[in-house]
Amino acid sequence: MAVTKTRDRLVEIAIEMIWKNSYSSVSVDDICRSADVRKGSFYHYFKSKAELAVVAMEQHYQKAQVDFDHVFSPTNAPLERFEKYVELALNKQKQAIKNYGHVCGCPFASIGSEMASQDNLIREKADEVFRRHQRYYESTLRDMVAEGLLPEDTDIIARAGEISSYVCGQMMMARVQNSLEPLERDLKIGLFRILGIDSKHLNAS
Amino acid sequence: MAVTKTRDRLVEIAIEMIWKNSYSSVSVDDICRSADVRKGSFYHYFKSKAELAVVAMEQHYQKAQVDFDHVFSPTNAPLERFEKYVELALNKQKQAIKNYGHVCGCPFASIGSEMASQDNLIREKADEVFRRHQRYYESTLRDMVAEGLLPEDTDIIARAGEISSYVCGQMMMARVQNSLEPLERDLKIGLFRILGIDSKHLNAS
DNA sequence: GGTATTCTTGACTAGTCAGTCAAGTTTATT
DNA sequence: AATAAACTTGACTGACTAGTCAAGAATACC
Repeated sequence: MAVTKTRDRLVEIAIEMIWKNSYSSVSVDDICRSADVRKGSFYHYFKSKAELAVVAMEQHYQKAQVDFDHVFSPTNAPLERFEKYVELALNKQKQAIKNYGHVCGCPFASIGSEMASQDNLIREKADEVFRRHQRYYESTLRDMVAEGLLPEDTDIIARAGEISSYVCGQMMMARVQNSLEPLERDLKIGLFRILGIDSKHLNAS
Repeated sequence: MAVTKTRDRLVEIAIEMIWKNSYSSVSVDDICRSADVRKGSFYHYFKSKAELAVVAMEQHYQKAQVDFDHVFSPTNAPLERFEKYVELALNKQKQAIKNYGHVCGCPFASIGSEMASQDNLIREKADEVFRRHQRYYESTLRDMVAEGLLPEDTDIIARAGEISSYVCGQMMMARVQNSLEPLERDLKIGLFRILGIDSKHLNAS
């Protein structure tokens, strides 16, 4: 299936609308209306609304990876990576507020949690994205061990899972509170505490 | 409005169905059918589906508080409270699997995240429940300071928020993964790491 | 230029949605 | 026993739902 302008527009608008609201509250008609595409065309490109969601999640993460690759570049010191990652996450949330009018949290967590019991393909895609994302943490943690910032016997996988859960939890809390304050106040400090590092020793930025 | 059998049945069945699936995927008709109540009666007790959800969230948390009060009783040593809390959370999830066929996570996070942008009363109720729940953590952390397990200058509120986010994140991940394994493997260890305590020094249970 | 393929269009199902309402039944009050 | 209030019933909106389909338009291939 070739990538076309119509298809691309559907995918892009879909993830925006679903991230802002929710999977269920955004109808195929809504998406088509926003994209100025008729319904028949929608079902020419996607066999179901759920399939569009899965494609949109994949594409959204792939686009975000460009930023993640930059932030988690091995040319940055390990702690610097986490610092820049926190900044990136905060900026994304601020952008979402500007574009969509409220705190949106993590789209994969929101969609994944909402649809977990209703559509297994959506659940699996969310799960897969989290697993892929966790590899950024794992790699950085290994570099921390190499630099002596963490003990040799650190359980990398478990520690990366902790970071995942913590960050994801903060994002969800921010969405439910509809406020970025706790995120701005606590995310960096909390993340560095999980790493066992007193963030007061780091440069403010 | 008096508490009646009909109203109670609606509230109880609603939270079960919504926790298992999602707010949007459970219709008023579904709830009425399960409760063997006609729709007119539903709207005699609740002015909208959203109002039922808010009532159901409050009632669900109040029922859960009985267990929380027991677990977080000051007669338990602070670390013991957190240990028992992890056990309680795990048991609730196991029960949910048995009753509903899959991992359900935290109902307040799931409903709150799903509805955050669509219904402000539901969002606020979820937020409020999290705030109330966090007081268990705060109180326990203060007792830890008193016992010398944490430094005097510990930021209790911030630390309680970290615990909230971490636990909530783990629950959401479990729902998305539809697996209790990571929860069973990591929740206790991760929680104690946030507390700055090596959980290996504690009794297995 | 002709043909096959891809894409678009708009009308169309058939079912579901939250919520309403008037008439009826039960229960509590006096 | 009479009246009022609380509650139940079932039929009813009107809007929306995901998805279908046949016919037509645009494009690519030969």
